[in-house]
Amino acid sequence: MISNPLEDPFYYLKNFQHVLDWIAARYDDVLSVDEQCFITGFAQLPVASQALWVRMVMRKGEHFRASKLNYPEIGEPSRAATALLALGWLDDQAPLGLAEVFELLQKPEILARFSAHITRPKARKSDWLEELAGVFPQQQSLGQWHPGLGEALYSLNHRALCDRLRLMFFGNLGQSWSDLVLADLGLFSYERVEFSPESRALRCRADIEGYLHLYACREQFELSGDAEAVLQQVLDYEVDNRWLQRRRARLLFQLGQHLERAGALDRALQLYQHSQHPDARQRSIRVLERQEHYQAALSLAQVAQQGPVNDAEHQHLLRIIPRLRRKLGLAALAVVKSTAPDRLDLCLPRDDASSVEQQVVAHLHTGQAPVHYVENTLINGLFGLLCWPAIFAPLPGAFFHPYQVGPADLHEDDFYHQRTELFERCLAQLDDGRYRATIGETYAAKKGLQSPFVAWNHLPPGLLAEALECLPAAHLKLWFRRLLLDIRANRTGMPDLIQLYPEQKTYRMIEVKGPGDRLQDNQLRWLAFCQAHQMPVTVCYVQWQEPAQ
DNA sequence: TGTCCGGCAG
DNA sequence: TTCACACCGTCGT
DNA sequence: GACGGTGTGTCTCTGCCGGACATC
Ligand SMILES: [Mn+2]
Ligand SMILES: [Mn+2]
Repeated sequence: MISNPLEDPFYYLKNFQHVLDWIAARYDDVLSVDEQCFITGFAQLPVASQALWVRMVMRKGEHFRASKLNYPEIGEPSRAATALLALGWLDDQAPLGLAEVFELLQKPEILARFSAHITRPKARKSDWLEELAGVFPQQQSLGQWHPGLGEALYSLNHRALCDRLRLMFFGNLGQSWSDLVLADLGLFSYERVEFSPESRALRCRADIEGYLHLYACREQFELSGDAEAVLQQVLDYEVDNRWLQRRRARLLFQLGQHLERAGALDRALQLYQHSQHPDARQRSIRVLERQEHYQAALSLAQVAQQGPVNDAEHQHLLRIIPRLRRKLGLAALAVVKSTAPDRLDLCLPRDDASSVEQQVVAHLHTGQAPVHYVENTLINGLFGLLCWPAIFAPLPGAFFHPYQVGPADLHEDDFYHQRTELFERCLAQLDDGRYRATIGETYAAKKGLQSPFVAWNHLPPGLLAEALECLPAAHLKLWFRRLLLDIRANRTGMPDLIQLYPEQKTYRMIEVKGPGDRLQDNQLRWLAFCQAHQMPVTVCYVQWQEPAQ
């Protein structure tokens, strides 16, 4: 705990300074001149100026009206701003476009200032802006836009620099400054994992810049919806870091999907072919098919069949190859028919108040055989509890700050291989019955801590105890090993419900399908896995008693 | 005047 | 800071 | 049946507030 936010009105400043110190202590060799200047300059500012700066950094946007910077612990914003203006960290004459002015001014203020040009006083703000945009193309300060306003505007420079510092600390831009106070307040707790004092999120300057580059490209794409504009920048970005390679591949894939939807098939294909995303190749095949390049599609599909990246691709190939062969006039191949899973048909009264899954729970639930709506949470949760020490093992590079939900390399191919012995030690407990006690103890000891696998609020103690009674260790082991084979792909698709029979020490899983719903690919794969290992799983098809009106 | 939403604080 | 899933429409056989 | 697009509930808190907008 860095400080008690309940009694220190400057808690946010303490946290920010803590991060600056952290970065200064670990990133000395990669800090740029402007970053070093910022860190040393910040320390020399008056407290009120530091505090105002941090408040503004933590808020959204670039421009802030003085009247919106009311902080009792800071006092008069104009006083606090003085030193920041002198350094050029804040601006009070920033040129604004009309759109920015519209965001800052309230509707009545806009009406008062622009009444001469507003033809429809009852219209929406956005309509006014459209109307006036052509009339007022200029960029000028708020004072020039609205001389009568009589209020200062402070504009934050160096937002990008602060994002860079945030990235260095967290190793991502998804977490933010407020994570620290949320942890202090106990709203989020994180497992404590030892790491060396020199541990840091990013190895080198190039990684920092690379992350920011991809992030900026994604932002531009999402803001503009224009994939063409960023595509070349992403294609040209070369990187040797596997983590950044994955981020690049993912962005290329998403750009490709966008272009594919827009009908730009050639471009989409180009992006898919440059992406290492696990789904990229199957999308390539599909695009070739849509372009009626059946021979090329089939060739690529056959290459894929020699070494599918995962089960999902294999599954996709089983569908697309026969289709392509048909289109090419080739002989049909023998089809391997999979046996249909156990089937249960129900006819229930329609009730729009609750989901179909919950209705099946209500229908099947008995005192002797309780049914729980768990989807992925039960098996993932049990896995997370048994393998807790392996998942949170202090491997070099896996943990580097105290606010991590899981290890940084969780989705790397070699996540398991880097921890083989640790995982085997956990899984071995399934052979001799120790796992029950271990899972129970971990549950008690770690309850509430953030985990990539355990959703505590979906795993009440009663369910855990019952599940441990009813699920055979051999099945747990098979599930966990499957999970470890490909965490990303195999952590989803598990059946909706589980019914436990404590007296018989058995169970069955139930995937619910309402009218019009059908099994998804990942659900089919999970069903096939369960069937292959003689695990009890049923697909429950629900019809409504009264016909839909 | 009521509702809804996004931003903000801790 | 989405993601996993359900639901619905279409196409083609 | 295959496929793709869209909607939904949930995520990582909870409560408060200002402001836009709809409706009357
Ligand atoms: Mn489901
Ligand atoms: Mn279902």
